[in-house]
Amino acid sequence: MRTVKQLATAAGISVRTLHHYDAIGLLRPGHVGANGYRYYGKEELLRLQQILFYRELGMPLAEIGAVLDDPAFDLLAALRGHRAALQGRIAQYQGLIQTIDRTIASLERNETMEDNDYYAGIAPETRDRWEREAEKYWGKEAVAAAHEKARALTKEQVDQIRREMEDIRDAFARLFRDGAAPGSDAVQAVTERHYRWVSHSWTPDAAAFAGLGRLYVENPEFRATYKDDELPGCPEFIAAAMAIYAERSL
Amino acid sequence: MRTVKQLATAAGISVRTLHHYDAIGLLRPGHVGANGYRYYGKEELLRLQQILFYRELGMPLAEIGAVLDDPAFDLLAALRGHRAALQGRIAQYQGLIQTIDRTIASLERNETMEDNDYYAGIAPETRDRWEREAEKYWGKEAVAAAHEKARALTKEQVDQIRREMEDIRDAFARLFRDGAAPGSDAVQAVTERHYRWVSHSWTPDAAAFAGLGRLYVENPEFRATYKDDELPGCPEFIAAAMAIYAERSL
DNA sequence: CTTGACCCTCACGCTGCGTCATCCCCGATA
DNA sequence: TATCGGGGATGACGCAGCGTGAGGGTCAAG
Repeated sequence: MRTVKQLATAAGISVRTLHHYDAIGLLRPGHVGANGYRYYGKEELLRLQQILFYRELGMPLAEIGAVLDDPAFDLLAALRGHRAALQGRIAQYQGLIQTIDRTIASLERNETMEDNDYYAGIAPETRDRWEREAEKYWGKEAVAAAHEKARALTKEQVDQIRREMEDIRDAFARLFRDGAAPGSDAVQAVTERHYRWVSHSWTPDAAAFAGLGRLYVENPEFRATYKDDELPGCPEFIAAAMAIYAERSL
Repeated sequence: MRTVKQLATAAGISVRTLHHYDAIGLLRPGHVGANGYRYYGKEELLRLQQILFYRELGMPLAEIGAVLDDPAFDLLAALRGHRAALQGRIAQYQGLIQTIDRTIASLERNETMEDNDYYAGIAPETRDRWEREAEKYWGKEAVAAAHEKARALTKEQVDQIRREMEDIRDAFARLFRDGAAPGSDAVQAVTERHYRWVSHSWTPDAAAFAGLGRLYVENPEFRATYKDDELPGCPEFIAAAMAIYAERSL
């Protein structure tokens, strides 16, 4: 039977940690004296070893409790999940290190941060986030298919499509500035052009097209693309037009 | 001039985050209406972009504030520090992934965790921690030098040294069990053997030898080595003997 | 004048303990 | 036996960065 301090120093943790584990029910003392002293025996020592093992792996304490107390707990799945999470973290950190290196390099070239294009600096991460967003809205296969289709185009075709997009965007902006209603014929006509433009890479159904509108509102990159700077509210306007188009025509 | 929600969606963050940044003084609105509404202009937008840039890099908000407001702040050093920290994290996570893989493998071989040698599983990390501890006590060069010296020995010599260590440890244990005083001649004689044993790889001065004693008390691995299990308090006993020896004889 | 969408200010919650503050308990020494 | 030092115990706040209501004004549109 060990007291808190004995167990703590033997395990390389603090007394406070043992108190905490007792408080959250993760490791209760085997015996409590009449004076309130906690005493830990062999069994608790073993349990503590297991706790510290999983803690080393970065597992949250609540989950550790489940591992140890719930025989139905799927430990294998949990470990695999942690593995994946750690790998994700590693990838993320590697990206950040690259960004830091670029920033350091530009600083060493005596560029002021004001001259710097922050956006260019974080482009890769931003793009990734974009894609994750898009996947969240429509699922992975759809996004992957769109990429496939896009890869098959020539440079001229790509430029063509980009110009068309800018045209549509400007048309939306003009109509919005002039106070047109999202449901008006003029706006709906542009919306149809937009729908056909989107269809270059992907043919959305009504729900997906309305979802695309939501994305324009909620996603900052899209907001910028759709002139939220000069015309605050423009993305919402476009999204409304798209929702109406989806309901009426798709 | 944008309201909180406008700026928040444009930047891809939450309104709450803007409130928070205002509360901690990281990003104050350019203007506050009579009704208490926050309004952000172009300048604040730019500042927010910088804030988010550094936040992406995992920099704490307080540090970001320093970067932006204190012209004397050494940004380059901070970035290099972050880089190093991230790399450390990556290395740590890679180690954890290996441990997880070993654990998963042993689980798939249908071994129960009870059969498992936890210690073997985390040996590499533990050893690293050990070394870091040791370095904390005596500095890097000293530890490195000890390793050099150790590498130059033959296998027989190593075995010899190990046996000597076990002898000393057992002698200490017997004396402790029999209630000898740390300052007694018998105990001090063993302590001198111990001092000479340590000198195989390294010659500590008085402070360092006493520090080694502290390490025996504070470090769980050393505690285990010095029989804390069978004879609770034995490490403290040895440490006391070492402190006395250091004071009297070194 | 009424919605509905925003705005505000508290204020607790989450993670895993570190760090006092305050008080009780026990063995050893004077 | 009084005392003293080294534990032991229980709160309770703090930290980082917001998420998430609760409860209550504000504003533009219909």
